[in-house]
Amino acid sequence: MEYNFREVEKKWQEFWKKNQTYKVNIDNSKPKYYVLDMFPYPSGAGLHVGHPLGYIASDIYSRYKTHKGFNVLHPMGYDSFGLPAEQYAIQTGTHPAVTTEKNIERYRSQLDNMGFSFDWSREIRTSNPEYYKWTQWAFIKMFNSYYCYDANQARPIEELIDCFGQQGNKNLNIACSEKIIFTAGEWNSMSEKEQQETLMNYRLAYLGDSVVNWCPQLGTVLANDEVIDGLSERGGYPVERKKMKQWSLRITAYAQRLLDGLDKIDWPDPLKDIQKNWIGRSEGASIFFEIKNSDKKLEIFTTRPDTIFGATFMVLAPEHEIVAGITTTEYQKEVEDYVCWAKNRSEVERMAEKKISGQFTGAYVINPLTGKEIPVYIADYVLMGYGTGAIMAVPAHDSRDFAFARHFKLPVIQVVKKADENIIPTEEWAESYDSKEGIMINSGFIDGLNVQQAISAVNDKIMEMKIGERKINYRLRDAIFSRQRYWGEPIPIYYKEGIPYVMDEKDLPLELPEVDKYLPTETGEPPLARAKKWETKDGYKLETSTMPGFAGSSAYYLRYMDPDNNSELVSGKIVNYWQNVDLYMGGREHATGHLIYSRFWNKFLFDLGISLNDEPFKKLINQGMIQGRSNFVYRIVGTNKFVSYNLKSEYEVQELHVDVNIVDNDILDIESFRNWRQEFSDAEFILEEDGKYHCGWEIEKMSKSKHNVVNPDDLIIKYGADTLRMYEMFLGPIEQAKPWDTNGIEGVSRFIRKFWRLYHDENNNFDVSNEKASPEELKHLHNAIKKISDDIERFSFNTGVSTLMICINELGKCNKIEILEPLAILISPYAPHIAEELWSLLGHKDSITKADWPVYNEEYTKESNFNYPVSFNGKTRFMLELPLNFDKNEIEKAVLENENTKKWLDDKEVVKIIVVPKKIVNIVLK
RNA sequence: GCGGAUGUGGCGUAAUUGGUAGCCGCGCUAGACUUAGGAUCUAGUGCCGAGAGGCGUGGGGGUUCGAGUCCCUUCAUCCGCACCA
Repeated sequence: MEYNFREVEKKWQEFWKKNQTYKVNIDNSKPKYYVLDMFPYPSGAGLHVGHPLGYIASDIYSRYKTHKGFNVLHPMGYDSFGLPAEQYAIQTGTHPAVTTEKNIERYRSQLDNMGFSFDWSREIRTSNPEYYKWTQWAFIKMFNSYYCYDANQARPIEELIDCFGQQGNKNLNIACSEKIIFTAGEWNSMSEKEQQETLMNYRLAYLGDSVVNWCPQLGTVLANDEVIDGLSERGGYPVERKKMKQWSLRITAYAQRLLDGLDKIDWPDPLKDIQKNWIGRSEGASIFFEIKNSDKKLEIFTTRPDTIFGATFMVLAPEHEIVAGITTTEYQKEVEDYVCWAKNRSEVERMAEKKISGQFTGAYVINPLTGKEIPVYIADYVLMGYGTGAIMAVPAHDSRDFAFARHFKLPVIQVVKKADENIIPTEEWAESYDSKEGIMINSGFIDGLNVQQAISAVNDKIMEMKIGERKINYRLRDAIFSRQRYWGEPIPIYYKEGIPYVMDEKDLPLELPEVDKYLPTETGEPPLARAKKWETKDGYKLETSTMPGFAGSSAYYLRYMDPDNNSELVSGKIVNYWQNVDLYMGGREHATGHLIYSRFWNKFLFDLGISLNDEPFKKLINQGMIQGRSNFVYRIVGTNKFVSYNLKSEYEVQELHVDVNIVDNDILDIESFRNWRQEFSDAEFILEEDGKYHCGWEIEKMSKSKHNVVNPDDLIIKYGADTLRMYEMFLGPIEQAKPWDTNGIEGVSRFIRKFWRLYHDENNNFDVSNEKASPEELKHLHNAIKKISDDIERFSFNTGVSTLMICINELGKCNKIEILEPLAILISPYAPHIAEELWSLLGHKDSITKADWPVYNEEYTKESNFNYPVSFNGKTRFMLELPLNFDKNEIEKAVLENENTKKWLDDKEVVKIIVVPKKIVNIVLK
């Protein structure tokens, strides 16, 4: 009889549920620790083997921290708004809530099977009105806030209204969509509508015209991070750029804080780099150029003000508002044609063919430093959304400008040269010189300066001339917040005479209405417009778009602290105890989505005084993606004969995916294969010498169509949850992407059974001894305590599993209580069920989670003390006192003459002596 | 183009952070016990070589008594951003 994991796991899962073992409450006598997993979207496919990887790791860490005396908050919930349920609803008419409920049930049972220590009493679901009430509440707060750069925080909009009424907005340093200056008088004479429109320019949640990613197939707009290579992330449909009135969040106001905050948190560097890149800070200058024959000025942004003497033309984005105004009649038609052409080009087209195109407008500007006239072009390589949508082109020192100049045969003037190089005429250049190394030439008053000095000198000059200033630009864009979808949080906005107003907090939640169909209306309005009565109690029309996926997931970690609070997002007392997340576990794919948005959202709540920390997640670990490992069989073309992998070169074969679940260690289960599909029922096989059919394999994405999806439930049935947990950790470093490969799980399964046999006899009777443990046994145990503790602290769970295996191997059949008790605790983060069973067999009434982590005692593991040699990896190691400047050639003599070693070396033949530091000498014996 | 990561046996990996490269596991080989073995146990397993020995951490170079680890260079694979001025 062997370890019956089915019985044991069931028993303890029920025990944990019944006793609410993992429920936590505020406990001021203990330090807190908050471990959070990114909550899943409950999809119809259920969990595959890759999903729990992060959950297992965080569970190990939570259990470890609990043993270490921390009060650990480890909650779980569901990000239950989302597109798949809605699309399923469109196809079948099933309400997304029904689908979602069903999927959640399945997720829950899968998660329960793994033995996680979640406190389920705190479960949240983003689609639950009691939850999304607070998502809507935060939106209202954003609508009622503006961002003040002087205070560097969000402030109530009332403050701004007062200020406008008293002094206008001239001297305010605040975030806005568009710089429009007005006086107090002008403000006071505005109509209600005009005032509201003006305020939109400053609100942190605002309705504005923005160029958005519109996906016609999905019938909705998408955020930048939801568009990949010009296609929608979900579904892969083409996306167009379109100007639409949309709700947006002014995340750009927080750009610098989002950047600075990265230095304060313990996140993986690659992830920080992705965010830095996404925020994209660049320092430069904005400079105004006078337009010839016009009183208007053209503002450009450049990071290379030093090259202004080399500017030979200007380029505007085709959508630039000034274009129509400056175009001369002569070029009007060509310009209009070009603008029209550029507008209709899709993102995909633009990416596919980066063809040089552009059009002269007939207009000229005056270079403020040279006084020269410069022609103005429009071209789609200049983007309206960045900087001012206008550039000064310096073809000699910018590769894009260079390509444009060559294409349109425009002059190229060199203004920077490498210190010790001869000047080659620019006509002969094959490419531009973009480097910031060099000295200025052809540049008037900055000639001879290096680039850095020149940038500074030009900046000073334009300030002095009042034609520009130093400026910092960010690549980050405001987050589009409207989605033309049904299954999301309704936006708590109503319209009165066409003006949007925010709902009163008291009237939240604004619940999702019932609709007859989940499609947009015939007139193209979002699905919410189908609701019978979508209006406030006073009869005002409600906003019909809903919030995007990231809304509900942006502040959920705060809600877990106080999930049932009806009057606040989270109570001050409670957030004061739990603070913020100590460890956040989740995938890197959220770097430019959820992880930016929730940092922003938290900073906003921090400004309101709700969150007590500027950053929500102190430490973050990215678990690596689990890829699929597909298996193949090889059918001889035109037959139903299959040839084994190593013989396939002799035939003309067709490669077919085979279900990995009927393949074991790349050996095909022929019977199962015949039963797998009707068409294979009479398949024949050409086997290899060993009489087996070997399959080929390849690493691919885990997907149904490739038949490489491995379901954790199947593995749990076969091997048990503890084995699966340990095996997923054993697979490799947690942060590394790796293919799933079930080959090898046997080893872990063997280990679990071996562990069981340590304290059971042949008849499966519990068999432990009270005998004192030997020094050797204690040494193995204490080595394990030290190593496993270290490994967990540094999230090296794979080596942790190895250490446990080594320890069990070395203890052989030691069944002494003195060893088994601490061993059970050491193993419990990884394999909680078997550990709990052992703990109870040892006579403990309480759950093993209440046990203290064993204390490492150095005494037991001290190396030899010069007294006897220690065998290590089959070699013998001594410690010797050696003089600091010993002569290498003398070592052998020193070793052989040392009294301690001499008596051990008597009749043994020394093969090699190697000296390593710390006064250790390795002697290899024959 | 810019930014980042990785490269060690047949495979997944380890190496106390500059100190005996290959721990642990898979796979493989041989043996034991078995009616049987996809159970269990024992031994072996980096490569070349009969052996002594030699060679080995993607390639080349360097620093060092000593390099998988540090520096330079190069190749390969993967990921992020991408006409961002």
